[in-house]
Amino acid sequence: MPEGHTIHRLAQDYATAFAGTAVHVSSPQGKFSDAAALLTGTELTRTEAHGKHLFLGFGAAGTDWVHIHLGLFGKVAFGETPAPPPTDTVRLRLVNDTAYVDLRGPATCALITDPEKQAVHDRLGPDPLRPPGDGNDPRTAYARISRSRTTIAALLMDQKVVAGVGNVYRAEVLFRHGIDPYRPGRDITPAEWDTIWRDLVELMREGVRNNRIDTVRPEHTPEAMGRPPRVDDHGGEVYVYRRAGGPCHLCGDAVRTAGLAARNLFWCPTCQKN
DNA sequence: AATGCATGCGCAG
DNA sequence: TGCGCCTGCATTA
Repeated sequence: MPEGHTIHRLAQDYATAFAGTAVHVSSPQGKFSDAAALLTGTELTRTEAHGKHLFLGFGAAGTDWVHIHLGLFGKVAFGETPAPPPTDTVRLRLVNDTAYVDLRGPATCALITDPEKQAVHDRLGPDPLRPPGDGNDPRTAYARISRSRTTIAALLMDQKVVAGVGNVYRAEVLFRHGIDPYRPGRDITPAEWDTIWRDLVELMREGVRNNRIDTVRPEHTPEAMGRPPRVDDHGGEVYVYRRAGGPCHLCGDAVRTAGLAARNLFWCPTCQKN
């Protein structure tokens, strides 16, 4: 279930389980067999995430990278050895003495070089989860947003503008700041963008920590508001994402949904009028 | 058993 | 703007 927080968490988890160890690499499903044969027995040296892209660095030189993008359906499952027999959809399996990890259904799983990796970074915007400065500056995003007639909802999902935000964080961060998702980017003020960015940094860091998306402020939890506890479909606690027709947790009006660039947008028309 | 849907994205037109 | 692709799961029949 991949937005940027998932990928950064995976980078950590792959490193924790495998970094510094020689790894047996295989592709039971077959589509990555040639690369797996080249890599098997070498060391996983480092891992990195940028937006929704994950990079696994192999070999002492660290110049062979496995580039992974989960797409909509990709899943990763870790476990302890002995690894069970892989099912036939496992694209990539890593195994060392203590752990195994299976990758299924990725949109991308390819062996790439340093320059190819750099090209991926070059076409991605700043990532709230990457360290600030050094080419990761929210002002780069604002330069695009402030020039664009496209809606802020669409811009937030554009990985060239901001890397790592997906459909959940998009909906939730706009709700948290009362911003109408259809507002053109050029009408977003510098102060608003600053607030949105800093909120994304906080929310997504918490997402990495907890491995799920929670966006509801403490004062708005069901307990704080004297309401029965609730469980959102996707595992975290949110204001509007996938709650179409349900009551807004703040004003009680019906949460709305509409298609926007082939995705479902969710928002509260009353709380998000600005 | 068949269908629909999903936290994504690139491509054709 | 719509389509296809990767997979698994819940829902419908």
